[in-house]
Amino acid sequence: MSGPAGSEGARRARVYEVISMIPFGSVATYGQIADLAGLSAGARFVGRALRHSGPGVDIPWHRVVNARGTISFPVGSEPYAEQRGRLEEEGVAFLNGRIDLRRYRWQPSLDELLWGPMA
DNA sequence: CTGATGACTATAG
DNA sequence: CCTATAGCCATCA
Repeated sequence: MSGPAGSEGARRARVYEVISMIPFGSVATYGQIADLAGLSAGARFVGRALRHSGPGVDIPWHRVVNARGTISFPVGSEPYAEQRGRLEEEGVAFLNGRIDLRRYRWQPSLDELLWGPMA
């Protein structure tokens, strides 16, 4: 194999697939996505996959934040403002630039993971 | 090939 | 709250 869990492209596709399942108004962490996608210690890989994605990849990238519940872009940067704006539009609250993960973290059920949102 | 980098994270002090 | 350290691993100079 070219990697611990499939080719680079296959793993990236799995990451996008999981991210597309994050429901409106919820967030997930990089590490959480890596786990759900079956990657080992691949939080960094998730970030790379996201950086590699562009307008062509239609996924809710803004619903992915770091383990501290903050946005991983420099405060004041353009990407930071966009991600934060999108989240606030979905009703996600920021306190001191931080999201309360206990409240907004996506907690998928087994059914949800196996069957997807199922419309 | 080597070393630095980064949309990361956990742990320790 | 902070900084430091160590894992992580594809990518880049």
